[in-house]
Amino acid sequence: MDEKQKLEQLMERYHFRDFFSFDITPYASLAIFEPGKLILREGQRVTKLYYLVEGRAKLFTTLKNGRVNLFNFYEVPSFLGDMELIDPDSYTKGVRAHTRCYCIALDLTRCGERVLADPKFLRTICRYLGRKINGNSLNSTQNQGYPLKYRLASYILLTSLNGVYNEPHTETAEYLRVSYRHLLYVLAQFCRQGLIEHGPNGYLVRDPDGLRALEEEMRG
Amino acid sequence: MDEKQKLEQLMERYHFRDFFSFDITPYASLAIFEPGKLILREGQRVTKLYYLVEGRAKLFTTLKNGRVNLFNFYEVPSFLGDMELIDPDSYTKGVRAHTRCYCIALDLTRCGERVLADPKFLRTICRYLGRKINGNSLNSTQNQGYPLKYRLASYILLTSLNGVYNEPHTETAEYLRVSYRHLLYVLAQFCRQGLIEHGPNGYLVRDPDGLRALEEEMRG
DNA sequence: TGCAGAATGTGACATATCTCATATTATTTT
DNA sequence: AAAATAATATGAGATATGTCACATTCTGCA
Repeated sequence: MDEKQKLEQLMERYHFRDFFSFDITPYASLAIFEPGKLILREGQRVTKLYYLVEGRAKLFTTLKNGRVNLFNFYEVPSFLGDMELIDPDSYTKGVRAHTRCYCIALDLTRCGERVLADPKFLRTICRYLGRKINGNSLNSTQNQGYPLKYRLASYILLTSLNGVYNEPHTETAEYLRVSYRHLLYVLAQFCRQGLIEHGPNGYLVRDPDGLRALEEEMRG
Repeated sequence: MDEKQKLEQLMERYHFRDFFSFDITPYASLAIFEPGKLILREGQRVTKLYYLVEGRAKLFTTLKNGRVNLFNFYEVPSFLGDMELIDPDSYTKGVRAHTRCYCIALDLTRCGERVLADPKFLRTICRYLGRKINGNSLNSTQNQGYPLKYRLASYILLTSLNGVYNEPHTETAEYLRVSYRHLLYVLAQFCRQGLIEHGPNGYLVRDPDGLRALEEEMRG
């Protein structure tokens, strides 16, 4: 299947054309990002609006000391660059592909003004942001307050690729709001329980069902 | 000063007319809510959009068992009922005045369709929601991870009226995501330290500067 | 090559927070 | 008024998490 067909398929699947009161087709293209590639560059003006339709991406900023501050994960479907579009003064956070990402891309240099004047599109964004607020508050509500054990199980499942968890501990510790020390304690505990195994290229996920059971205990 | 003048003054202060591409004046009125009064009724269709310009309000839902689930505080300026306007299917959360609240009210039965078709207004709401998302994530980022001591100090300052803190402990404990037991521990500790004093009608704020010092330690 | 700074690991101990048990008042319901 | 229910309180002991001190890689860079 060539790119044109793939784009068509994805626009269909997510009813992307229904977001606009005019034909968006001429402005839309397919963008593919391999794992680890930058989708949005930090602090830089955004010229494309992306709609993430396959894959998972990370939202982050970089601190002065070079440390990465992980904010959140984008799941499908999500707009990337929406904040910058509607609020050009805001600081652009970085977005990096975690798995391979497929995005429907809008060239804002050509249709930026038009979409910003389109009530149908603006209502779509409003609804999207509104639901994100509810989702966020639900999410942080649920995550917060549970012991690390449960949140880490969920995080390992979220971030592991091909059965291997290999995120930098400093980043994970910050994201999950626990001390580096405690993170290692719980990782060691998971190893002892046979949930994961400490290999040379990260931690091997030995018992995904066990991890899922922990995750369930938290969410349900 | 009569209501009309007050409304005029508040519209000026917050540049309320600039949110719209048409003259909103004929649809706007002033709404005043005394402390404890309901501003938005839970689960009920919203017929007015409020813009909170003075006072502080609580966003909540009520669980089946009657317990109140406090979600957040609205500070000025904030839209109330914006979610329901842009996403009519969403469940309406309750909003209750904490202090006396002044709101600019829009009668949606008369101008609902018109504002939803106004790109200028929709961009305003988008920007507002976008900033709220950033603010929320910043807020929950900051609050989370700090020991209760600091968060409670901040919460007491936020909710105390006339130097008296008198929120129900169950509600506070849930909102701050700690056990009831631990909340009482820390309150007792505050009493011992002379920060607050346990009177018959709630806790008297004895040393607001001491509480502020704790709050500062967390935020900055 | 070698050094400086990260990232990784581990131990000992302190603190924050939770769970459970149990009493005592308020408040609501019958 | 009695009974049921929720809110307030307090203690004891368990668990989760943090702080500090330190050793060991790894990695970019002079």
